[in-house]
Amino acid sequence: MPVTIFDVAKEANVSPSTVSRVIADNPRISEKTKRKVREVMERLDYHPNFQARNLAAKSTKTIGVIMSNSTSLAFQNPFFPEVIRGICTSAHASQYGIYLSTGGTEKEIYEEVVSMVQGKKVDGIILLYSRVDDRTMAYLKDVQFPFTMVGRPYKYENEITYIDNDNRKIAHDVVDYLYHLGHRQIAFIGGNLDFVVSKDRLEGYQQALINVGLPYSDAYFIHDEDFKSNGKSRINKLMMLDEPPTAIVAHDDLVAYEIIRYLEELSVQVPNDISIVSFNNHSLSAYVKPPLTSVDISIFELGFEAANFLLEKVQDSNAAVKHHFVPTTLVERESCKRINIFNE
Amino acid sequence: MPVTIFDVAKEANVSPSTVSRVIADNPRISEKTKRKVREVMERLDYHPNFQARNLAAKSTKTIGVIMSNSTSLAFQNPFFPEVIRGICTSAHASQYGIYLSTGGTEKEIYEEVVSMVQGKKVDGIILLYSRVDDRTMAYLKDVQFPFTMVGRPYKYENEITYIDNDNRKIAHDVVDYLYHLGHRQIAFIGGNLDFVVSKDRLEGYQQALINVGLPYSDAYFIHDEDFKSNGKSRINKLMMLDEPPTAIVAHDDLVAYEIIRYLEELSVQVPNDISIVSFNNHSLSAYVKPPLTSVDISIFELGFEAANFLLEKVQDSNAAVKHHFVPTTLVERESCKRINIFNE
DNA sequence: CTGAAAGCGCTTACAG
DNA sequence: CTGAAAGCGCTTACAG
Repeated sequence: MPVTIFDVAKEANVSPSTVSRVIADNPRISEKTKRKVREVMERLDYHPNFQARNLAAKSTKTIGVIMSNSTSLAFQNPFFPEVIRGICTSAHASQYGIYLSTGGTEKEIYEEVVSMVQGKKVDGIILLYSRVDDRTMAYLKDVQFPFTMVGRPYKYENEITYIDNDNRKIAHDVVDYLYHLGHRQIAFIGGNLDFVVSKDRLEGYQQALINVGLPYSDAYFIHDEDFKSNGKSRINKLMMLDEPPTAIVAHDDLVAYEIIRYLEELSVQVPNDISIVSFNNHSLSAYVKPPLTSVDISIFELGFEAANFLLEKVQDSNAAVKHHFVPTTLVERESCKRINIFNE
Repeated sequence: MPVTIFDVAKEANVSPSTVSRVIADNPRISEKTKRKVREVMERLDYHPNFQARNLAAKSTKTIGVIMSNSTSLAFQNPFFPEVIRGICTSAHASQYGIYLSTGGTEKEIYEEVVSMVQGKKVDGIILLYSRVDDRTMAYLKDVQFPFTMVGRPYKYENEITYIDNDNRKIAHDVVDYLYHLGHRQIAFIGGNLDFVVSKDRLEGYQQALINVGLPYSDAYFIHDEDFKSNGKSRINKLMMLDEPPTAIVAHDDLVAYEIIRYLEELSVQVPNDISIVSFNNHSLSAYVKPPLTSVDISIFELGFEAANFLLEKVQDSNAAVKHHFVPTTLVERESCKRINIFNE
């Protein structure tokens, strides 16, 4: 019973083809006809059927957004809404919609992506993560389906369009920052190393140590899983070291606050006894005590540019491969302190 | 060039109709034929085209999720990923996908919903909010399109299927909780009153006051917009009252922490000088100082049940109207303190 | 500038 | 249990 292009055509005394062209605002249709047809469309409250249009035009005007739900929820919390907002802002401007997929396991994600691609559900895909040896990414690359990643790809970096922060650099910068505050014992609490973001930050940390001539020690590095299952005792152990750290770099603000809580139980005060700096700059981090020094990673931008890049590829299948690092800012608050050291 | 039902049919020596029935796992097809056809589908790597299937079958197997982005970002942060996770979990189980829409203005949301409905983009819609006098909701109700709300509707409560917390009750309970700790001066920092959730919580607060025989005073109520533009001076004013509150109920944990910061600047300590309790129980609230007493609203459940209800309606157009309040729990942490009062 | 016709890739009565 | 045919509601060469 819904009103179709035929109803409009009949009412307007034109052919369905003409109505279709009016919808597409085809320049070959006279303004007069357009006006007439539009008036009828309005009057009959006509809305084009997307399924039919997509089938005929072989495009869906929607982009698929894939999130890994293995990324810890903690990380998703602030990230997800912002990145989606960025994507939507760009997609909206080009009249694209968003098809969202949150697989459970990696396998489920893979299968859903395959069915999105093969089933022609979407015109392009944004991967909201970059993991090591990701078959979903490999698949997309193999079949040459338009896609974009938020996160530096682990492999084929030069063949894949992506957007990211320069995580190696920001980790490096953060260590430099602490170094210039006088810190020489700097620990690192990292993220899940299945994700490139975590690898990059660890690498930046290590490289910075080398650059300033500090030794890297495994005793100063706590692993994501380790921290999750055993956080409290790992922090205890860290602080019991002969040379305990005077500063900690944490992978995420949530992790930083968890650390701070454990430190408190040991009567170690931030920033007086130990400095801490982390990444991602959650909305709460400005308010709670101590206000956290954290790297703002411009999540909105990340999503916005990912969508822009994708749309370029969708509209021009041989658009050049692009990378872009969106700028970050170290937001200094009150979790770090300058310390005096004799050798400076 | 994609492989279609015809290619499969030819290869398997059956008709396209039969292939279609095998895809739908129609019981009238013999197991033998099914096996043969499935083997061919596998071999040719056949995947059904969704657009075509949807067009012919007049169903899309996707549900639309509408979020208001006027809800302050603060509120969305923890809410959004969890509620989506709940929706996806349910949708996935029934092989449904998610089409996400985040309009800018209310008008944009309305228009996108109309085009989703009329354009047959989705089989049903979940409104992730309930606002006062919402034309989007009114439209959905008018055209009798299957939809569900996360949030109690402002009007037509008995005609609309929704899921929510019992916000009046939890606000009431929270006031009771403070009352039993000895508090008699209880202030309320509310949310945006365009949303029913805020109205309900305010109402619960007021009702609880009445029930325990405490007066309601406008001086103890700070309005969302007021707080956003003027938070610090409003809190100052509140504390300068002849009878300043001994306890505050805050609309959200983020708001609570902002309040705590302003209080600190006034050298008012939580919980020693003033108690504070809030709603929504963010993931950070367990970690930061002071750990916040907050009502956990079971966000995952909210999303999960909303999707369940919707799917029922989609599959059975005259399914009964349903409401359900998902249970909440007051998570006691360290932001509230018992005080002694003479009249107890 | 406009129309008749074929086609997008499925589903589903209808018939046997 | 299976097939031939019509149809879902559009778009787009092709023709004029």
